[in-house]
Amino acid sequence: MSTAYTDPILAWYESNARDLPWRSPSATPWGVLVSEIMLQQTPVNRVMPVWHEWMKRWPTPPDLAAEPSGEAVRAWGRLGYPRRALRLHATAKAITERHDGEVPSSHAELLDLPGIGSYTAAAVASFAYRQRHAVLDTNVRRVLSRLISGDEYPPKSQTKAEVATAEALLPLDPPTAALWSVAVMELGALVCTARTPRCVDCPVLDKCTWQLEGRPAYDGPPRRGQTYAGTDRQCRGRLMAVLRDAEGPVEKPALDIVWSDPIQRERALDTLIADGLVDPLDDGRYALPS
DNA sequence: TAAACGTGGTT
DNA sequence: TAACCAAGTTT
Repeated sequence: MSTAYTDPILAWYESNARDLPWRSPSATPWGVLVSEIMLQQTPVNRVMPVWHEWMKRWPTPPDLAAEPSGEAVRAWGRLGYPRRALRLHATAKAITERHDGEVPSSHAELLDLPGIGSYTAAAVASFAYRQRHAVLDTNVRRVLSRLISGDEYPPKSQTKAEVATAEALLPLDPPTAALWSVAVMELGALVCTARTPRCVDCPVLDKCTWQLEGRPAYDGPPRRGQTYAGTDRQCRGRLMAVLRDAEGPVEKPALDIVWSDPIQRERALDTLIADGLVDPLDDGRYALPS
Protein backbone atom coordinates (compact mmCIF):
# COMPACT_ATOMS: atom_id res chain seq x y z
CA MET A 1 0.00 0.00 0.00
CA SER A 2 1.07 3.53 -0.68
CA THR A 3 1.33 6.27 1.92
CA ALA A 4 2.59 9.05 -0.32
CA TYR A 5 -0.83 10.67 -0.50
CA THR A 6 -1.90 10.16 3.10
CA ASP A 7 0.00 12.79 5.05
CA PRO A 8 -0.42 15.71 2.61
CA ILE A 9 -4.16 15.11 2.29
CA LEU A 10 -4.68 14.65 6.03
CA ALA A 11 -2.72 17.84 6.67
CA TRP A 12 -4.71 19.68 4.03
CA TYR A 13 -7.96 18.51 5.61
CA GLU A 14 -6.91 19.69 9.04
CA SER A 15 -6.72 23.29 7.90
CA ASN A 16 -9.34 23.31 5.14
CA ALA A 17 -12.24 21.17 6.35
CA ARG A 18 -15.63 22.84 6.38
CA ASP A 19 -17.29 23.11 9.76
CA LEU A 20 -20.32 21.00 8.92
CA PRO A 21 -22.74 20.23 11.76
CA TRP A 22 -22.82 16.47 11.17
CA ARG A 23 -19.04 16.46 11.60
CA SER A 24 -19.27 18.04 15.04
CA PRO A 25 -18.17 15.88 17.98
CA SER A 26 -21.69 16.34 19.34
CA ALA A 27 -23.30 14.83 16.22
CA THR A 28 -24.88 11.46 16.91
CA PRO A 29 -24.72 8.39 14.62
CA TRP A 30 -28.36 9.13 13.79
CA GLY A 31 -27.40 12.66 12.79
CA VAL A 32 -24.64 11.27 10.58
CA LEU A 33 -27.02 8.77 9.01
CA VAL A 34 -29.66 11.41 8.28
CA SER A 35 -27.04 13.68 6.74
CA GLU A 36 -25.75 10.91 4.49
CA ILE A 37 -29.21 10.13 3.13
CA MET A 38 -29.99 13.81 2.57
CA LEU A 39 -26.66 14.38 0.85
CA GLN A 40 -27.26 11.66 -1.74
CA GLN A 41 -27.29 13.61 -5.01
CA THR A 42 -28.05 16.82 -3.12
CA PRO A 43 -25.67 19.74 -2.39
CA VAL A 44 -24.59 20.59 1.17
CA ASN A 45 -26.12 24.07 1.09
CA ARG A 46 -29.59 22.75 0.42
CA VAL A 47 -29.30 20.00 3.04
CA MET A 48 -28.12 22.16 5.93
CA PRO A 49 -31.40 23.85 7.00
CA VAL A 50 -33.47 20.69 6.54
CA TRP A 51 -31.01 18.62 8.55
CA HIS A 52 -31.19 21.07 11.47
CA GLU A 53 -34.97 20.95 11.34
CA TRP A 54 -35.00 17.16 11.38
CA MET A 55 -32.52 16.89 14.23
CA LYS A 56 -34.55 19.27 16.35
CA ARG A 57 -37.82 17.53 15.59
CA TRP A 58 -36.59 13.92 15.56
CA PRO A 59 -33.40 13.67 17.64
CA THR A 60 -33.49 9.86 17.71
CA PRO A 61 -34.73 7.08 15.39
CA PRO A 62 -37.72 6.24 17.68
CA ASP A 63 -38.84 9.87 17.49
CA LEU A 64 -39.16 9.63 13.74
CA ALA A 65 -40.55 6.09 13.82
CA ALA A 66 -43.43 7.32 16.00
CA GLU A 67 -44.65 9.66 13.25
CA PRO A 68 -46.62 8.87 10.09
CA SER A 69 -44.28 8.41 7.11
CA GLY A 70 -46.05 11.30 5.41
CA GLU A 71 -44.60 13.67 7.98
CA ALA A 72 -41.11 12.62 6.92
CA VAL A 73 -42.05 13.24 3.30
CA ARG A 74 -43.50 16.64 4.16
CA ALA A 75 -40.47 17.67 6.21
CA TRP A 76 -38.23 16.55 3.36
CA GLY A 77 -39.32 19.70 1.58
CA ARG A 78 -37.72 20.29 -1.79
CA LEU A 79 -34.59 18.19 -1.31
CA GLY A 80 -35.71 15.96 -4.16
CA TYR A 81 -36.02 12.18 -4.51
CA PRO A 82 -38.71 11.98 -1.79
CA ARG A 83 -38.47 8.19 -1.73
CA ARG A 84 -35.39 8.86 0.38
CA ALA A 85 -37.63 10.36 3.06
CA LEU A 86 -39.90 7.33 2.96
CA ARG A 87 -36.97 4.96 3.25
CA LEU A 88 -35.40 7.00 6.03
CA HIS A 89 -38.65 6.68 7.95
CA ALA A 90 -38.66 2.93 7.31
CA THR A 91 -35.05 2.81 8.49
CA ALA A 92 -36.00 4.62 11.70
CA LYS A 93 -38.68 2.00 12.31
CA ALA A 94 -36.29 -0.86 11.58
CA ILE A 95 -33.70 0.62 13.95
CA THR A 96 -36.36 1.02 16.62
CA GLU A 97 -37.62 -2.53 16.21
CA ARG A 98 -34.47 -4.47 15.44
CA HIS A 99 -31.69 -2.44 17.06
CA ASP A 100 -33.19 -1.08 20.25
CA GLY A 101 -33.41 2.40 18.78
CA GLU A 102 -29.66 2.68 18.23
CA VAL A 103 -28.10 3.08 14.79
CA PRO A 104 -26.16 -0.18 14.21
CA SER A 105 -22.41 0.07 13.81
CA SER A 106 -21.69 -2.92 11.59
CA HIS A 107 -21.49 -2.45 7.84
CA ALA A 108 -23.67 -5.51 7.22
CA GLU A 109 -26.45 -4.36 9.54
CA LEU A 110 -26.38 -0.88 8.05
CA LEU A 111 -26.59 -2.35 4.57
CA ASP A 112 -29.76 -4.19 5.57
CA LEU A 113 -31.59 -0.92 6.22
CA PRO A 114 -33.84 0.55 3.50
CA GLY A 115 -32.21 3.23 1.39
CA ILE A 116 -28.72 2.39 2.63
CA GLY A 117 -26.39 1.02 0.00
CA SER A 118 -22.72 0.28 -0.11
CA TYR A 119 -21.57 3.89 0.04
CA THR A 120 -23.84 5.00 2.89
CA ALA A 121 -23.11 1.92 5.01
CA ALA A 122 -19.39 2.59 4.68
CA ALA A 123 -19.85 6.29 5.36
CA VAL A 124 -21.87 5.80 8.56
CA ALA A 125 -19.55 3.06 9.84
CA SER A 126 -16.59 5.33 9.16
CA PHE A 127 -17.84 8.77 10.17
CA ALA A 128 -20.08 7.81 13.08
CA TYR A 129 -18.12 4.84 14.43
CA ARG A 130 -14.57 5.51 13.26
CA GLN A 131 -14.23 2.21 11.46
CA ARG A 132 -12.00 1.31 8.54
CA HIS A 133 -13.93 1.05 5.27
CA ALA A 134 -13.31 2.14 1.71
CA VAL A 135 -15.72 5.04 1.23
CA LEU A 136 -16.28 5.45 -2.49
CA ASP A 137 -18.54 8.32 -3.39
CA THR A 138 -18.49 10.47 -6.49
CA ASN A 139 -15.84 12.78 -4.98
CA VAL A 140 -13.45 10.00 -3.99
CA ARG A 141 -13.89 8.21 -7.30
CA ARG A 142 -12.97 11.39 -9.18
CA VAL A 143 -9.94 12.14 -6.98
CA LEU A 144 -8.54 8.63 -7.29
CA SER A 145 -9.26 8.57 -11.00
CA ARG A 146 -7.11 11.65 -11.53
CA LEU A 147 -4.48 10.90 -8.92
CA ILE A 148 -3.91 7.22 -9.69
CA SER A 149 -5.32 6.44 -13.13
CA GLY A 150 -4.64 9.74 -14.84
CA ASP A 151 -8.20 10.00 -16.12
CA GLU A 152 -10.19 13.19 -15.71
CA TYR A 153 -13.33 11.25 -14.78
CA PRO A 154 -13.94 7.79 -13.31
CA PRO A 155 -15.81 5.04 -15.19
CA LYS A 156 -19.56 5.47 -15.49
CA SER A 157 -20.21 2.70 -12.98
CA GLN A 158 -18.01 1.63 -10.11
CA THR A 159 -15.44 -1.06 -10.91
CA LYS A 160 -13.63 -3.65 -8.80
CA ALA A 161 -10.39 -1.93 -9.69
CA GLU A 162 -11.63 1.26 -8.08
CA VAL A 163 -12.56 -0.58 -4.89
CA ALA A 164 -9.15 -2.27 -4.84
CA THR A 165 -7.42 1.08 -5.28
CA ALA A 166 -9.44 2.69 -2.50
CA GLU A 167 -8.74 -0.20 -0.13
CA ALA A 168 -5.04 -0.14 -0.92
CA LEU A 169 -4.83 3.53 0.04
CA LEU A 170 -6.76 3.13 3.29
CA PRO A 171 -4.57 3.69 6.39
CA LEU A 172 -4.39 0.62 8.64
CA ASP A 173 -5.39 2.35 11.86
CA PRO A 174 -9.23 2.58 11.87
CA PRO A 175 -9.63 6.12 13.24
CA THR A 176 -7.01 7.35 10.81
CA ALA A 177 -8.74 5.51 7.97
CA ALA A 178 -12.02 7.22 8.86
CA LEU A 179 -10.29 10.61 8.88
CA TRP A 180 -8.63 9.82 5.56
CA SER A 181 -11.97 8.94 4.01
CA VAL A 182 -13.61 12.22 4.93
CA ALA A 183 -10.47 14.10 3.92
CA VAL A 184 -10.41 12.66 0.39
CA MET A 185 -14.11 13.39 0.01
CA GLU A 186 -13.53 16.96 1.09
CA LEU A 187 -10.63 17.34 -1.31
CA GLY A 188 -12.93 16.23 -4.12
CA ALA A 189 -15.68 18.58 -2.99
CA LEU A 190 -13.51 21.68 -2.61
CA VAL A 191 -10.43 21.31 -4.83
CA CYS A 192 -10.56 18.33 -7.17
CA THR A 193 -13.97 19.35 -8.47
CA ALA A 194 -15.70 17.98 -11.53
CA ARG A 195 -15.80 20.98 -13.86
CA THR A 196 -12.90 23.31 -13.06
CA PRO A 197 -10.55 21.81 -10.47
CA ARG A 198 -8.48 24.21 -8.37
CA CYS A 199 -5.24 22.37 -8.93
CA VAL A 200 -3.16 25.27 -7.58
CA ASP A 201 -4.62 24.51 -4.15
CA CYS A 202 -4.06 20.76 -4.34
CA PRO A 203 -1.79 19.22 -1.68
CA VAL A 204 -0.81 16.31 -3.95
CA LEU A 205 -0.48 18.14 -7.25
CA ASP A 206 3.09 16.90 -7.70
CA LYS A 207 1.91 13.29 -7.39
CA CYS A 208 -1.17 13.57 -9.61
CA THR A 209 -0.98 11.30 -12.64
CA TRP A 210 -3.54 13.32 -14.56
CA GLN A 211 -1.51 16.47 -13.94
CA LEU A 212 1.81 14.81 -14.80
CA GLU A 213 0.36 13.61 -18.09
CA GLY A 214 -0.68 17.11 -19.05
CA ARG A 215 -4.31 16.92 -17.95
CA PRO A 216 -5.59 15.06 -21.04
CA ALA A 217 -9.22 15.81 -21.83
CA TYR A 218 -11.91 13.27 -21.08
CA ASP A 219 -12.48 11.19 -24.21
CA GLY A 220 -15.16 8.75 -23.07
CA PRO A 221 -18.85 8.69 -23.95
CA PRO A 222 -21.15 11.54 -22.85
CA ARG A 223 -21.91 11.13 -19.18
CA ARG A 224 -25.33 12.66 -18.94
CA GLY A 225 -28.91 11.82 -19.72
CA GLN A 226 -32.05 13.57 -20.76
CA THR A 227 -33.38 16.96 -19.84
CA TYR A 228 -35.78 17.37 -16.98
CA ALA A 229 -38.53 19.53 -18.44
CA GLY A 230 -41.56 17.52 -19.46
CA THR A 231 -40.48 14.29 -17.83
CA ASP A 232 -42.47 12.07 -15.51
CA ARG A 233 -40.05 13.10 -12.81
CA GLN A 234 -41.02 16.72 -13.15
CA CYS A 235 -44.66 15.75 -13.15
CA ARG A 236 -44.25 13.68 -9.99
CA GLY A 237 -42.47 16.60 -8.38
CA ARG A 238 -45.37 18.91 -9.14
CA LEU A 239 -47.90 16.50 -7.68
CA MET A 240 -45.85 15.95 -4.54
CA ALA A 241 -45.48 19.69 -4.04
CA VAL A 242 -49.26 20.05 -3.95
CA LEU A 243 -49.57 17.40 -1.25
CA ARG A 244 -46.65 18.71 0.78
CA ASP A 245 -48.00 22.24 0.80
CA ALA A 246 -51.54 21.24 1.70
CA GLU A 247 -52.66 21.00 5.32
CA GLY A 248 -54.47 17.72 4.78
CA PRO A 249 -55.95 15.57 2.00
CA VAL A 250 -56.54 17.27 -1.36
CA GLU A 251 -59.26 16.92 -3.98
CA LYS A 252 -58.35 15.52 -7.36
CA PRO A 253 -58.76 18.86 -9.21
CA ALA A 254 -56.02 20.35 -7.04
CA LEU A 255 -53.66 17.79 -8.57
CA ASP A 256 -55.05 18.09 -12.08
CA ILE A 257 -54.28 21.79 -12.41
CA VAL A 258 -50.51 21.40 -11.98
CA TRP A 259 -49.99 19.22 -15.09
CA SER A 260 -51.90 19.61 -18.31
CA ASP A 261 -51.26 16.27 -20.02
CA PRO A 262 -53.83 13.91 -18.42
CA ILE A 263 -52.17 10.71 -19.67
CA GLN A 264 -48.83 11.59 -18.17
CA ARG A 265 -50.43 13.00 -15.04
CA GLU A 266 -52.37 9.82 -14.29
CA ARG A 267 -49.34 7.69 -14.99
CA ALA A 268 -47.23 9.76 -12.61
CA LEU A 269 -49.90 9.66 -9.92
CA ASP A 270 -50.12 5.89 -10.26
CA THR A 271 -46.38 5.50 -9.79
CA LEU A 272 -46.45 7.78 -6.75
CA ILE A 273 -49.18 5.61 -5.25
CA ALA A 274 -47.23 2.47 -6.13
CA ASP A 275 -44.16 3.96 -4.46
CA GLY A 276 -46.14 4.65 -1.30
CA LEU A 277 -45.62 8.39 -1.57
CA VAL A 278 -49.31 9.13 -2.13
CA ASP A 279 -52.28 7.59 -0.35
CA PRO A 280 -55.56 7.45 -2.32
CA LEU A 281 -58.36 7.81 0.23
CA ASP A 282 -61.73 6.04 0.07
CA ASP A 283 -63.51 9.37 -0.38
CA GLY A 284 -61.61 10.08 -3.61
CA ARG A 285 -59.15 12.51 -2.11
CA TYR A 286 -55.37 12.11 -1.95
CA ALA A 287 -53.00 12.46 0.98
CA LEU A 288 -49.45 11.94 2.08
CA PRO A 289 -49.07 8.44 3.53
CA SER A 290 -49.92 7.69 7.14
C1' DT B 1 -27.00 -3.29 -16.51
C1' DA B 2 -29.25 0.55 -17.44
C1' DA B 3 -32.89 3.43 -16.41
C1' DA B 4 -35.67 5.74 -13.06
C1' DC B 5 -35.77 8.81 -9.50
C1' DG B 6 -36.25 15.78 -7.85
C1' DT B 7 -34.42 20.01 -7.49
C1' DG B 8 -31.82 24.10 -8.11
C1' DG B 9 -27.28 26.28 -8.71
C1' DT B 10 -23.40 26.84 -12.05
C1' DT B 11 -21.18 27.24 -16.51
C1' DT C 1 -29.28 28.61 -22.77
C1' DA C 2 -28.97 23.98 -22.44
C1' DA C 3 -26.18 20.94 -20.21
C1' DC C 4 -23.86 19.64 -16.34
C1' DC C 5 -23.50 18.55 -11.62
C1' DA C 6 -24.59 17.40 -6.49
C1' DA C 7 -21.95 12.61 0.06
C1' DG C 8 -26.56 7.02 -4.49
C1' DT C 9 -30.06 3.32 -4.23
C1' DT C 10 -33.24 0.41 -6.21
C1' DT C 11 -35.27 -2.56 -9.58
